Amino acid sequence: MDIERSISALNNPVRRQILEWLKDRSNFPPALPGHEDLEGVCVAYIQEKANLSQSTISNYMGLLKQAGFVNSERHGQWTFYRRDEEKIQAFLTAVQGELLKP
Amino acid sequence: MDIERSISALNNPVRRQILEWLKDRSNFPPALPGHEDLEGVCVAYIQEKANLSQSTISNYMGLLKQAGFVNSERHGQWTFYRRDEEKIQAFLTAVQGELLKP
DNA sequence: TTGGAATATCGAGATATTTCGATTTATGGA
DNA sequence: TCCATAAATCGAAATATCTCGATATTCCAA
Repeated sequence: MDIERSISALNNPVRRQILEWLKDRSNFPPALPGHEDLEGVCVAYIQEKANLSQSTISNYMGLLKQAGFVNSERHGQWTFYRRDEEKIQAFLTAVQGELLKP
Repeated sequence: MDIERSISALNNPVRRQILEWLKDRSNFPPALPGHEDLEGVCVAYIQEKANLSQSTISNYMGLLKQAGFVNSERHGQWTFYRRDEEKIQAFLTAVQGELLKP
């Protein structure tokens, strides 16, 4: 739980927006054929919704992943990203612990 | 509650450290004579502890104040800063609301 | 009213972040 | 095998943040 890295990752409105979108798979187009069972979302879908370049979104997802907020799973040529609810919760607990008076 | 501004203010280890120090008045030298009743801490004390320049700390305290994490009270030539526990709590609630799945 | 002390503001150089397009690295299918 | 597609990485320009010293402001005390 690197709080420094996590706060940096959150310090950007688009990255926070992506985390919100990922709360609900239906914020994105339907799953690709043969990948209906996957909860994750591919980079191209996120890119389309965020309206930023492919390389920027790939970079953003890397930062969110390093921060622990998302996991990735590669299936063939696609990388599917999904939220890591446990790590998100752990981050919130850590920030509370740091910010709140004992 | 400007979450953008608050996260930016937290996106710096020294500013987070200052918020921690301010949890307990005894992290700093005793109150100046005639100001024993004040909970806050003057800029000079914070500067000494953080070991950064006066202007940097003044700037930092301004950012923390804009973010709502601290209040300031001017008494004569001194500005006393102290944590705003309610706003800190409000920020934590807001971040939770934004990060956590409903 | 003048001098000094505490803080705030200004301007600037160094460093970090944002974001892009171009390139590289997988992978799957014809 | 070769091509096309998805994603990652690279290099760079634009912008933002960090941090300082110098200066301005405010206030108290002599």
